[in-house]
Amino acid sequence: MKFEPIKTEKVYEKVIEQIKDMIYNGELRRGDKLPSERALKKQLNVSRASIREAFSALEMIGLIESRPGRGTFIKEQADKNLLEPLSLVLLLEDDVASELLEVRKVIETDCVRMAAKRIDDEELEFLRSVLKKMKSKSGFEDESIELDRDFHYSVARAAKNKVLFYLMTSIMDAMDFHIKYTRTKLVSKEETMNEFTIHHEKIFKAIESGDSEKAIEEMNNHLKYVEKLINREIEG
Amino acid sequence: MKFEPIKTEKVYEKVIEQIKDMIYNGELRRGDKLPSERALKKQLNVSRASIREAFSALEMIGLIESRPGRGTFIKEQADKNLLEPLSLVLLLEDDVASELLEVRKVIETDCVRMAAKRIDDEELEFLRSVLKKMKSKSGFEDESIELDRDFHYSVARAAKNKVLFYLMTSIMDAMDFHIKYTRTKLVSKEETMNEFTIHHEKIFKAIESGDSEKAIEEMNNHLKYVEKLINREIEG
DNA sequence: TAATATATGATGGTCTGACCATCATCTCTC
DNA sequence: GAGAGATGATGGTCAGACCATCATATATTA
Repeated sequence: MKFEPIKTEKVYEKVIEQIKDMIYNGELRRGDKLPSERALKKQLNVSRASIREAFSALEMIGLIESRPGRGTFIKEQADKNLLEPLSLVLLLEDDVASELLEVRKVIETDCVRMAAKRIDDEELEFLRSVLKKMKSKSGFEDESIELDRDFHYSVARAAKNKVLFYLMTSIMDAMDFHIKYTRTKLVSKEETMNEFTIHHEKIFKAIESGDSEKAIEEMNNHLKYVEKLINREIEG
Repeated sequence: MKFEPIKTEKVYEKVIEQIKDMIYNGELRRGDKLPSERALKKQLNVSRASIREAFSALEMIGLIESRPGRGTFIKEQADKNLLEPLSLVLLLEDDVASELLEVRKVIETDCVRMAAKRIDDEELEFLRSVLKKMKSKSGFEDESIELDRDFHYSVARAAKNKVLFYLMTSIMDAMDFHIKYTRTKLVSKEETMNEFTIHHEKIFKAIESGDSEKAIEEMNNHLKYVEKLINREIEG
């Protein structure tokens, strides 16, 4: 005998299901306005509370956005921290920092390989400008972190694969969350930043010349260096 | 002049923030019971509706689980479809199927490389049993899909990196969602399944002998084959 | 006494109705 | 015609109610 598990789907889950379907069918697109909560309440014959529970869940994952007085809309652009949920769940895992770094290594290796093949002039120019700023302004914590992030994100973007880009940014975010204190300490050292800048330049040169293998090598060097610093910081 | 954006954080977001902090501080762990909605309502001095909006969001991302009559708990095990949110947001993107496949290729390549180095006897035995079943039972749609999934998931698990495993399963889920009809068609052909089984065996042998390079090669062959099938199916 | 049946209370799930702040729009006034 | 003010729609929040489910305590029964 085989019993089917009885799933008592909650009302707000059914609401989500319907919205999901509408997106899947193309009835809802980026920037579209959803019916108002009160309108949906009538259409779906449920309470406004259930609608709002569905909306808050969808807002959390970055699919929709509610603007008071205006309405609720499908997000125009996916957030950077699209996978903040992932970071949260990772909080429950032990020993996740080292795993994150390992994943970042493999993902970013892929990014840089693809970027070397696919980057266009505009993105090259942007990377160049980031590098320039890095060289001139070493020292200020916040800005240094921003520039470092810019560099790596831009490389990921140049890989021309949105899914990979999402993953990459999410991993970075999750790492930041897990080692935030460590990271700040690291990047605030001028010596470290100088070393970073040298690495970044090497990576950039390899990408610029379309040399995937070289780019991978330089990226691996860089990330090994990062790993070493993090471990030294954590353990010592 | 630089203005700070005024963020009017909603109540339910503040609730989430507090729970997040408690997890970060280790006050909440796997399986722990959260205070009841009515208790939280008093403690945080907000309405039950706001608590429930927060909970539904956290439940959506797989962090908590509400059991009627019992209470609300931090999830014991992270769901497989941890990144269903990702799948949803990807629905808004165009041309995402090919990108997903590309990402799956790079992720799974990494998985198989690491698996070849880290797999233990138990997992080897499980993979063996999956292969055995595949050989004996080719034909039934649902079961074939299950076995295929089992194989790839097990390889990912053997890589001994939970984050990578989450990503891998999520990519697979997202792919399934985007090409579900195609997938069913593919796997239902006996010829395809036989080919798959041969590929899987080669991959398994490479992993078994700890040969990363060989494993990567065989996995790439397999995924190229999959890609070819999908494109043929999609394009006509 | 021990097993069973029942009642109680706590919990999540849902609904209703209300009030507020924000925003777009219409309308009135000058 | 331009600006000011009123109006209505919208999301944000709250309070209170009722239900089904479940664990526990209590009462009943063998």
